[in-house]
Amino acid sequence: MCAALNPAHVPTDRALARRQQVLDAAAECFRRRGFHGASMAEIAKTAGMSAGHIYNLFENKDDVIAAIVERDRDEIVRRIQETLDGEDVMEAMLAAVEDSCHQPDRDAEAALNLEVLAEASRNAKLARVVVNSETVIRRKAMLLIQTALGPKADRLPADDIEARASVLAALFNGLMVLSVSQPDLKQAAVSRVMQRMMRVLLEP
Amino acid sequence: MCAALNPAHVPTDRALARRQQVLDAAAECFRRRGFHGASMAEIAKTAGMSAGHIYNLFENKDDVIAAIVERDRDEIVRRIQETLDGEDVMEAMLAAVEDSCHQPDRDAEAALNLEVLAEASRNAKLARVVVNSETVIRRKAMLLIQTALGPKADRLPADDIEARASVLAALFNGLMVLSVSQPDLKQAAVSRVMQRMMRVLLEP
Amino acid sequence: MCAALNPAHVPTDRALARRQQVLDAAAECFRRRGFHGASMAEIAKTAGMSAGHIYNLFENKDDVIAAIVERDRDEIVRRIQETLDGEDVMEAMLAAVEDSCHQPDRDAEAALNLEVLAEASRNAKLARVVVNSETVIRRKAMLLIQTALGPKADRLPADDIEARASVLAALFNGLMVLSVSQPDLKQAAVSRVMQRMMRVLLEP
Amino acid sequence: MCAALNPAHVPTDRALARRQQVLDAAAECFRRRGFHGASMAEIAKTAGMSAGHIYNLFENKDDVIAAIVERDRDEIVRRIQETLDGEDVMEAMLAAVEDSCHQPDRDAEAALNLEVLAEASRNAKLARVVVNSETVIRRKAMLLIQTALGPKADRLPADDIEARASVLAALFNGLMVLSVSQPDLKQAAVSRVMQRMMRVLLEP
DNA sequence: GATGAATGAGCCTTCATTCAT
DNA sequence: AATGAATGAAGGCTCATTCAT
Repeated sequence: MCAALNPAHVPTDRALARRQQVLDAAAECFRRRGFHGASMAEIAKTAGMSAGHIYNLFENKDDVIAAIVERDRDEIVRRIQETLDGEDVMEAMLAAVEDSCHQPDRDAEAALNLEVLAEASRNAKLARVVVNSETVIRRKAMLLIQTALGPKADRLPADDIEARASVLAALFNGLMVLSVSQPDLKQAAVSRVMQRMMRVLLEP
Repeated sequence: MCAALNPAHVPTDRALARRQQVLDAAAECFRRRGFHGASMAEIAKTAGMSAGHIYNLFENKDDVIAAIVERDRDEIVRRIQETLDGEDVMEAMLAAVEDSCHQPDRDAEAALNLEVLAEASRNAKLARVVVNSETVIRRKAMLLIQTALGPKADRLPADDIEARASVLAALFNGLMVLSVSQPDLKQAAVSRVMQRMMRVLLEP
Repeated sequence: MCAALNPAHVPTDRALARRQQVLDAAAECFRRRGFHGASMAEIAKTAGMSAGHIYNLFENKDDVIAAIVERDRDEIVRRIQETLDGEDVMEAMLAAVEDSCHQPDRDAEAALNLEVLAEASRNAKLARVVVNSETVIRRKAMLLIQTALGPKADRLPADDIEARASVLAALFNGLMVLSVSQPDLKQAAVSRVMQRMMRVLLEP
Repeated sequence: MCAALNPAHVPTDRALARRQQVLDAAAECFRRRGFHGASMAEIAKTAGMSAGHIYNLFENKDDVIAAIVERDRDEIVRRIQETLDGEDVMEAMLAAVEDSCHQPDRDAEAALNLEVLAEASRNAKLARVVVNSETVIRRKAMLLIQTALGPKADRLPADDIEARASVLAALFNGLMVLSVSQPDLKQAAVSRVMQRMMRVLLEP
């Protein structure tokens, strides 16, 4: 409220709330129209503010999508932690696979993620954010894999655990791609095969 | 040679060659700058012709990327056929996985594929082309899987074979995503885990 | 003044003034170069603003010419009303005919009107605007004709009054065409014949 | 056939026939899409020849529309001559008015004529062609008016006859404009009023 | 904090016209 | 005579971004 109490660049609570509004709006617009297809004007309208004001909250359009990536990362990390906190990790992962195959709004998620990845493959700044996010997620996933493996995990080299985490990510990302390339997926059968993969990945 | 045998819309050899020029140029530009980032002017310049002339060869920009997708599909189908024609399918697939993990220009490939998928997730016409292409590829991949499974394949339901093909595609696509999200991939270790997945997929 | 009283799409005074600037500029450019010949860039430059900004004030180029048509309509209706408010309608109409034959900038007017009509004959949206405008004008002209006819007007069928209004419009429009097809018009003689027509039209 | 027998610039019969093909095609295209809306490619296709070849028959696009104007002029002159050759000029003119009000493809004719006039109002070369055509037509129409007036015509000044011809043209052109600005014209009533005008014009 | 007017660069696409064959 | 490949200029329109208020 008072500038003197609020050193430069430290956003106020109000600003943080406004940022969330923008991120919600932007995520929706990017999903619907893609990163390039969604205009700042459209995002602003969806967020209920003027286009100009977004530039008080974010550096530019890239900065907005970067913030979305980071928010998504936090959500994923939170979900992995939940799994870790649960009783049966393997059970939870199989359920996650099942979910991923069936959830009906996979397409919208996929659209946004693909947009981010495509953009990241030629936007260095966004690439950095994506890589960092994935690193954080992978580290968390490694914990999960070790938990699933149980005591035997200790006998495996660290590289092997990390590789399993990478392939775990690849499987989920591959599933995401399928939602575009094969919209009429035989969900039940694919879910079964995917669960098979998951078991192999989480067992020594 | 004879006009009567060459109805209006059958492209001449020259036109076909020019189309290839455009596709080569466009693939390169899309890789470098993305679908929206690459301008028709840039593509034309790369292809060594005027921007206007591209519109004598293709309906519009979408048509260009669609043709790229179809050309890539043919190349993939050709490679699968080669594998089928070879001696040991399993061996070939493990080598393909190994290759996929190491090949240094994975990034460029990935950039283009992600661009296509992202665009397809909100461009109905391109989506149709992508889905059709993937269907053709999947059908071919099912043959490959059946060959790998050998006589036991007959005991498995068709849906299971198709699901394996879907997951096969997911694995390769997931690997492609990794080239963006994890550029410092531990290639050797990942290759090992991926090969493990492949074996499970191709054995009953 | 109060935002609550000024919903999103109600243009501000400033916006209205800017729109007038654009209409003035566009009318001039259309006259000089025709609807297709005049570029938005040229209009923008003439109006003293950027081309992009015109699209904050108008939907597109069609919308600009439609607005011109509506503004012209209002001006014509106003002039008819003035005539109705005057003492001697017949006298005023004869003077209007005289004016139409002599006024030296008839050509510029004609160029714009012909442009509008030509465009309207194959642009459905503009056609609707033109037809509506002409309907409003004709209704007003019918009042004028009834006034000129005096009490005897009541004995005439409504269709006859409307037909006279239509022919009245046809005469003025025909005169406009002459300014293109016969620039060396014998103005005095034509004026005399036209006034004859007018008298026939306005007398029972 | 043999160039030696065919001095420069004198078109062969074949060339004349090809020109007619182009004019037919162009008239149709201009009617449908307007002068600017119709592309040379479209005209060529409609005429059943290549776009390039049109440039062997006509100087450019303007030249094509100019030729259409001249062909139309000849047709109109021919029709006036027919009327002159008939028994009762007045009767014929009243019938012509009736026709003009009812003929259902008035719109297509109007579209083309308006296009020509609009273009002529800012294309000097086409303007010259239009003005010349109208002059020829008017001269012919003056004959017609004198015939209708009978012996009393001799007492009228030449300017008066010409002015009547001008207004005659204005009436028909005005009717043409109505087909755009008032498509739901009350044809019967308008026809009656128009015939009244015609009678006044053709009687002393 | 918040607005929205304003810009200017750039993009896809079209088209009249030319020219080698 | 005839084709159609090829060009290059231009045009309508969009949009991220800035800035005065």
